Amino acid sequence: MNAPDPAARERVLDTAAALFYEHGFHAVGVDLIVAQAAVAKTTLYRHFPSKDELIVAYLERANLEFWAWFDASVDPVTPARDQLLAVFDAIETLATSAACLGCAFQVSAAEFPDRAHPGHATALAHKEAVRTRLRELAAAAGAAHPDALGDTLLLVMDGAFAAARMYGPTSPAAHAARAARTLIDAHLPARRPRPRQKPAEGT
Amino acid sequence: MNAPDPAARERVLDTAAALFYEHGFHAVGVDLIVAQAAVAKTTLYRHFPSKDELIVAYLERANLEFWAWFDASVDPVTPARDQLLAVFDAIETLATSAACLGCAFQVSAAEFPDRAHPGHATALAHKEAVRTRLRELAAAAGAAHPDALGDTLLLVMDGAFAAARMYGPTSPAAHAARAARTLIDAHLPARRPRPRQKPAEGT
DNA sequence: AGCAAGCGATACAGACCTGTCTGTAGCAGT
DNA sequence: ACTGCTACAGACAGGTCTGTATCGCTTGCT
Repeated sequence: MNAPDPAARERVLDTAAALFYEHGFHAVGVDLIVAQAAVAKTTLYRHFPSKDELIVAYLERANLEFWAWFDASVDPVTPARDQLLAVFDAIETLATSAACLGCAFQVSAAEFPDRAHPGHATALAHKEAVRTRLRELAAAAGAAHPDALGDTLLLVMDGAFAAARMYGPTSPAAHAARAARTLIDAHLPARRPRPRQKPAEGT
Repeated sequence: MNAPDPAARERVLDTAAALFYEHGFHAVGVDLIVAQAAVAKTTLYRHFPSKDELIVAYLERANLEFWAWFDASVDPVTPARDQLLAVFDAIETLATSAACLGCAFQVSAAEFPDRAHPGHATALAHKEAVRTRLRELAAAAGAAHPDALGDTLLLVMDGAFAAARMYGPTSPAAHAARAARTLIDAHLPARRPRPRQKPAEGT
């Protein structure tokens, strides 16, 4: 065996991901990770030079999984408005499921308030990407103020995930989809009568 | 001096509050607190039997301060709808201020995912009280589905605070007030014509 | 005056933390 | 067979964590 074993790396990352998500970053030590992954500590430190880099690797994989989930929840051939509605249906379903313990990136920002910390920076980059995607969908849907609508929807999304971690499966997140629909409708030109009508503005 | 010195207790609590809020709970040790409060460790442990109880004391004081801020942001003689709007104006102002590092109770839930942990339980009790208050205001405003409106507004509020910790002063939280207004208007009977009209429902 | 108690300072116990080091075993290529 | 790399196992270093114990010193009450 002359090359690094990808299975060992995956086992470490899988174990770390589950423990970090369930208990947080500070509460989980590398000793626990190596014990639960049935891996030597040297192996962990060969693949991940430090705990911080393991945290970043976990967040980056969570980011990829998020986008896979996001893309799977929308049908890209449907109108953008329907895609937005589908995303928030999926968010509500996820945030009210027993497996959901909130947003890993919110937890990272909570535990690493310093924005220079790699854990916070990685989380912020993810959130910024989500924000951009929502704004793009809002623009494609014809929102009068797409940036405002995108940001507003991001608030609802983060509120739903915060509620999930705070409350568990039965939480105010059960209203996320309808809240998003209300906000989307308010930002879009009236579908029936006038072809162009600004809702007012949205700072 | 035969009685406990309330000044020492306050100094500990003030210092702990600032450090917990800025750096999180796990990241701040009692040694740092006693050093910064210029207090002996024995004094800290006389007033607070454990770090967990100090955390709870901090959260309970933050809860009181939250309600003082909340009550100061609304004029109780104005209509309930105006009170809701005023609250979310205040939330937006707070969440986009440089001093705001997010919601201490969200941080507590993030760092103590176990809902049996006193830190999480205290945070959840606070959030539940806010939820109830918002629902009451929604009912007083005449919302067709006050619980739905109250929960929806809680999502916006928590989203704004999550954004504040993630982004800092310039964040999507800048849209919290208008988002709240849109949601409130959608849940309230039309102000002009019919005196009673259900918007549709709200799960 | 004397006593009880809070206070500061400091040392300490025992556990845990991250990260390193040592040593052994196994596989691949030469 | 020899070399080079990886993995496992476990001890270890140096620091930090919570919480306790032991000192005097000060202060208010009786």
